[in-house]
Amino acid sequence: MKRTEIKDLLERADFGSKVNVKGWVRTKRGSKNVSFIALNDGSTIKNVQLVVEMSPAMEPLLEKIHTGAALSVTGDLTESMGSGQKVEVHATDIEILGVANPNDYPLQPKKHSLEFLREKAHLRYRTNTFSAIARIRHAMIFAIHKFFNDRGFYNIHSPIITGSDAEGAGEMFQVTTLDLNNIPKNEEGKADFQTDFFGKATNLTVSGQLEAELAALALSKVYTFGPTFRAENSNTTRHLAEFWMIEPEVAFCDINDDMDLAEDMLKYVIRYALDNCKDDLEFLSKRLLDEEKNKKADERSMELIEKLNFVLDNDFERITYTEAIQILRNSKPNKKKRFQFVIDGWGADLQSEHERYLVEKHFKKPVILTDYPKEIKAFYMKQNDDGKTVRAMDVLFPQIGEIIGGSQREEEYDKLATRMKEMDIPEESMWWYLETRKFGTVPHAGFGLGFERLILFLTGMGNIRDVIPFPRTPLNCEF
RNA sequence: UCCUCCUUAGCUCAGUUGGUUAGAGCACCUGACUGUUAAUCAGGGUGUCCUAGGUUCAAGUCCUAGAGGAGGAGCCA
Repeated sequence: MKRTEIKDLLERADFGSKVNVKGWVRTKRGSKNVSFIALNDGSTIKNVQLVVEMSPAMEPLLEKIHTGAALSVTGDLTESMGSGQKVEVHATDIEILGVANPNDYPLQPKKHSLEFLREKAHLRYRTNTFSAIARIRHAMIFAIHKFFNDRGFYNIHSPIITGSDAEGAGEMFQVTTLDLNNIPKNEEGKADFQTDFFGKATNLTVSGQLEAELAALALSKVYTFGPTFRAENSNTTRHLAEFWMIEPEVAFCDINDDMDLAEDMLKYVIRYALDNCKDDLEFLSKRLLDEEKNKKADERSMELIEKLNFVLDNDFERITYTEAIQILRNSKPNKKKRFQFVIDGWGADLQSEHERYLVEKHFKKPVILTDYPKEIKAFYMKQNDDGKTVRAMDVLFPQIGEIIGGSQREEEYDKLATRMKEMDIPEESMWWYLETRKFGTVPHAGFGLGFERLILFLTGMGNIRDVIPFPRTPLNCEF
């Protein structure tokens, strides 16, 4: 008999029909005459209730059914007599596809800590929290592609292995087929990459931006959505060594268009989540309330769905770095020296505490900071006429901090080449990038969105390791 | 990489100023119950108190080192 997915089954009202459901047992409970099994198949966060009347045939089966077991159940779709659900399935035939020995199966019908589940990442999909996150994550992947496709963008597969070591976005993972126990050396006594697979030193990409720029300067509107690797020894709730990044790049576009695009995209995908992931968001909202119930009222975060609507209903605040410094310099925590790093002059990079003050205390909504000092930003950013600042734009979100980093790009050959020299970027390995400024250069802009940071915000989770299935962080590459 | 905190039963956690045989809930097993909603009720046994040293008459508790984990900072998305 053809399987009905639980998501569809719960919408049906053709009571009396024979149905088949397959899934994994969440809980089993019961009395002498009747047992109830909550079955989940991942199609929705909701379970279907199986009702099993005790009989000589059923009894030995029920003894083998515990939390975690996989079942195929055929029975009658029935209007539920209980109060927790509208429909249920009265089982007439149960096949145990896979048992789960309760002495060994680590998941119980109770609350587990996120840390415990992180160590059971192969099984944590079977929990409400992680299945909800997985479904929302999928919806966001789809929504991002839809957003760009609907606006005429082309998706670009930027390379994962790169021969350029000048992307300037952090420490890189080396890619090599050399025998690490017997590394061939050149005359200088260093590793001889000429004998390596590509004949040169190669790494995993830290950004698809430079390649996206090449594509944008022909296709006008492109975006990448791929894995990104940073070998930084970062141990925080918002950094991963392997994460996914969305990087749109648009020709004939300045920093203001870039900010509009970033704000439109974020609002579009948040709206998409509210429209398509209601059950999962409601569950995660309750989870968050429960997790924070012991916190003081002023330390609790805004209710999840309210927070998402709040972002939709408000324009992001757009201010320059210089204006931000003014605000921070005059702020209470700065005057009372409550910041760990007191703001006293122009030019210093903003610390997390400053960004959080601007977003969470001063403006109380997402903030886009622009026009940073050129010294603290990357070489490729468009230089302003003041000679001091560049057209960078960072989108800051509450709790998450920087969710997007972007800029208008320097399209003038001379200015770009000069800046590269100043910052010791080797021109010879970047000749292809510079050539785009030699031949038909145009103003263009783009940004990078950290996908997992978006999912953190949408799900209300606190640790980025819980919004990617198999997190890679320093000293952790299990699974 | 730096700072702070944590590690006790399969899971979540309690364990007093160092003092007898280390506890609870859940899970599991047995029994009760005519429909439950993380069912309920009664009973059952479960420990390398992270590891290695040390102090002490006595260490889960104090000290040192190490391992693992978490939070914050930096780097950034």
